[in-house]
Amino acid sequence: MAVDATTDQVRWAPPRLAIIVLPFRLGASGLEAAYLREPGGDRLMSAVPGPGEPLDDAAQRISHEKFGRSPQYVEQLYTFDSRPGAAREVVVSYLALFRQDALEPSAGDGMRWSDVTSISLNEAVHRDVFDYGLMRLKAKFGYTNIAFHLLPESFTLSDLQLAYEEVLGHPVDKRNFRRRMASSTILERTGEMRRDGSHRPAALYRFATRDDQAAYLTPSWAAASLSSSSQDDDEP
Amino acid sequence: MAVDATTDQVRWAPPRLAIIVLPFRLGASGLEAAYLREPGGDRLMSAVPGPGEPLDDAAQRISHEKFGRSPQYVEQLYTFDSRPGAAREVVVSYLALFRQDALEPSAGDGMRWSDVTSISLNEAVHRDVFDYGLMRLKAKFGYTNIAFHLLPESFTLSDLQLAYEEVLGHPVDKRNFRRRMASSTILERTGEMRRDGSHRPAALYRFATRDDQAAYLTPSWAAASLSSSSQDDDEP
DNA sequence: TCAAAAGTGTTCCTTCTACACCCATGT
DNA sequence: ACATGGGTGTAGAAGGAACACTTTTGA
Repeated sequence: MAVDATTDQVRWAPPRLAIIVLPFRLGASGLEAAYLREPGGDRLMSAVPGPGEPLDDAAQRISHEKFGRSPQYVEQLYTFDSRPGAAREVVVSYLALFRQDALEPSAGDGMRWSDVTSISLNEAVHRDVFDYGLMRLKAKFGYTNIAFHLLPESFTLSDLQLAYEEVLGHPVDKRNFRRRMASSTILERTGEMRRDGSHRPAALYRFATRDDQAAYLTPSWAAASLSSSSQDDDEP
Repeated sequence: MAVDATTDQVRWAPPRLAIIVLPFRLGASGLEAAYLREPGGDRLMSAVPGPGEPLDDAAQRISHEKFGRSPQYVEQLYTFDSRPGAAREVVVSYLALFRQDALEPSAGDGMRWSDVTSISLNEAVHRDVFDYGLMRLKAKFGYTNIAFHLLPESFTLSDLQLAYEEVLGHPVDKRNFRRRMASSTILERTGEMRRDGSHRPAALYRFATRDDQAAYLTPSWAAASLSSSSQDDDEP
């Protein structure tokens, strides 16, 4: 509930305002989130927005500060507040997606990337943000092109399929997946090939549109993943 | 201005915090929203949460105060903040659904219900909330059982179909609609009939579950409605 | 007997799913 | 020549869309 346990206690009767950012990437161990390993327990990254700084900008900024690189995609998740009784604290949470080629955090910050299945956060609000963000990410994989923001500029269809499998948490049929991608208009071939092993080279693709809203994909094949965690809304 | 919550000692000018609630009902003219007619222009209802009062409770409370009745359903929409430059104001917005049998607002409050197509709000944030809320409501009609919260305890299939048509903004095939409802498990017959004209009486139904999360319906037949207004996120 | 809404099936088409083999390459 | 991942088609099932007439009642 207290987002910033380390700083001042009830200083303001007026609300304290903080943002929490939940960063994801596709790393070696699949879908990974970044968190802060601290003496008191694991936490997500949080910040107090500057005066006059829009919340969305603050989410962008703190991501940049921690990782030296802006996320590919930032989206507001939900606004939590403190449990009744405590001094009010309002926490606006954000999802941030990074590409695989995102830099490692500087060690001094204590940020760690870990597989989403092996993160256990200490404070309730942080857990809520994590659970909800993960659910929402999975849901959006089912019906938007949000996957793009986790992949580098160009990639193979196998890369893309793997991204889906890692996020959705279940395997996807190769031929059906490729047909679906082909019949959507969101991919185009770069013309390049990638040779990276003792096997046939793979065609490289890029996304044909920068538009996040556009290009919805079909839902049902992702359904198995929606039965995960907490919260209300949207998502699907 | 780069400030990190974990090390932050700076005292910012405290943010102002408000909630805005966007109430919907199905009235005589179809889908209606309630707003406040004021000298300066039309506004949505808003409030400052009491100290220690959770945001969700505040949304519930203000609805009750204005309408003398709690909404059937309340959902957080999005959190906006003031445009850069101005003193910070954080606005957490909510959607509230009322049944047809919701009371009229007391006249003194200046609240009016109007068809959603004929409301034009004055302030930018209010317009944002309205546009986003309406889009989200439409989207959710496509894939959840949220419609239930706009209807009375028991209703006919024609009532329900009409609700869908009014919210989605397009007609729906009667036989397909009824088949879909029948094959879902969310409705059950009350056993009662309603006779209300010189025609065959209609069977009454109620919703079989109180669970909002459950019972997703099929998506594609609602698709035409998604091309409406503004904002990011979710919802389709 | 007429008007008005309730109720009911079928056909077509599109989309999803399941499934197995050949291809190009590096070692 | 073999191991490795890249790439391809088809048949059956399920679900969505379009469409028109009969039933029950009150006036």
